[in-house]
Amino acid sequence: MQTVQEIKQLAMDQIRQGGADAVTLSGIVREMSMSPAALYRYFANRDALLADLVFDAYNELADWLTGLELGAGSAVKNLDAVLRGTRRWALEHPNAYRLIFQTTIGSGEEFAADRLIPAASRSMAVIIDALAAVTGQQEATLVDNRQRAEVSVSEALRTWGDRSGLSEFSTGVLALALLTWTRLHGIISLELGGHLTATGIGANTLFDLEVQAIHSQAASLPPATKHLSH
Amino acid sequence: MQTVQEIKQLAMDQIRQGGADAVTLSGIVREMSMSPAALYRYFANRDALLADLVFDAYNELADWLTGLELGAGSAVKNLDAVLRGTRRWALEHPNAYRLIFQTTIGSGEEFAADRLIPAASRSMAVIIDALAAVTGQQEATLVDNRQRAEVSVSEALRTWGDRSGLSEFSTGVLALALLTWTRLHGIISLELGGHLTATGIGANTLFDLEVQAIHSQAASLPPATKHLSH
DNA sequence: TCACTAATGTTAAGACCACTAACTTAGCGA
DNA sequence: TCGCTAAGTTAGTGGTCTTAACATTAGTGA
Repeated sequence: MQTVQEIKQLAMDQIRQGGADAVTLSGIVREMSMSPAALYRYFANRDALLADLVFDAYNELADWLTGLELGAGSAVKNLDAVLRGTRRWALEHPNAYRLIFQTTIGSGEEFAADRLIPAASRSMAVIIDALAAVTGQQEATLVDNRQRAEVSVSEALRTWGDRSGLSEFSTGVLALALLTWTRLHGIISLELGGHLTATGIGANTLFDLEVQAIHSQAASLPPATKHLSH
Repeated sequence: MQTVQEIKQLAMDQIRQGGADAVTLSGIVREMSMSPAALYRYFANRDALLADLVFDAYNELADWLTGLELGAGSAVKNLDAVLRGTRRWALEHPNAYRLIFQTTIGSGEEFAADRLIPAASRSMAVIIDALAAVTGQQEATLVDNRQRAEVSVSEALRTWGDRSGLSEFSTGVLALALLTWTRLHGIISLELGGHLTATGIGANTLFDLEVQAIHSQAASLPPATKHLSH
């Protein structure tokens, strides 16, 4: 079990330096003074090792988000911290981020369902909590538009929410949480790929704009009835 | 030159089937009944070939967007067509999309500036046009919030706009265009990675929600003064 | 016509890489 | 002591990119 940890540790080092492509079993065993074949006692093949690393990385993100120091400031500040924290983690661990969100490594049917989805839900829960705490702090200018959409998607959201232990949140919060999640990753992934440099406007300021839009949309939601604790 | 085309053609076939990782020079020359070394007459190495393919793929997306049949319907319908068209292209060419937006292949300093940025600008221009045509169709509920942000970022946007031949657009339109771009890719990249399946709510409906939010934000912008042609 | 050149190949080889089969070795429980 | 299992080994197969040196061909200027 300790050997497994050492293998993963070395593989993660390779990822940090050169991304998933840079992971080579030869390099790992060279570092461990082991014969190449020995590695197959611990992982079925290279892909299995990478899948494990995807799982670990996903959980590290979730841990980081869960461990954010919240509660001290206002709900608005907390939401800000969560949004910016997600981006910060990605910028500090670009190759780990790419491993999770820009590869198809862990996409195997049952692997994803059993291991990846829980990790994803943990991250999402942090965002949902932060969003719900901000709702209803401003008159609901956007509600009209959104409610029209909710009619068609409310069932799906309700199903997802109930199945994920999120029954206490309105479909409006759930919908905005999903959009927040995709918007975050939109900026982050383009930023990491260098696709925003052409615009001259830095990713920083663009991110500020998006954060502001999310705040504004959250504030215009009807107030959350429960779970306003933090 | 025709040989170059054949090489790229075969490489693109490999990408379509298995992504960038599946591109192997051996496989290409095998298909062409050539010796492996001959390939280096046409490309410096494997990365140079891939960089060329990134460039081609990016331009194909731009061509596709530019070639969309617009103008027949209303401005709102046109914006819809552009947004949904982007996603459709990605879903129909998932591996080409990943090649562009989820690899760091063409990130070489001068290569990106000289070849990739023009292609990116072409795609972006389509979106900006469609957005500008929709502005001012509703009272400006969101302007207050955005204008506060514009103060801090307006210079950057102005610089970018002027340098890219987009002087006629307001910074509001430019900002929303950038956010639209990142939001599109946020949903698309998570969808392609299978990261939205956990939510139960389909990517389709989530995309609808985002499109609606973009429409709504565009409508609340001050009317565009020029370039209202289509 | 003839030598020179450029384009376009080739063969051969080096240095990696993932992975497999077969064998060894050490420890441990019955 | 016997047999089982965990954790290694060596040796080898077949795949990969890439380079160096050599071969062929077509065209071109003198």
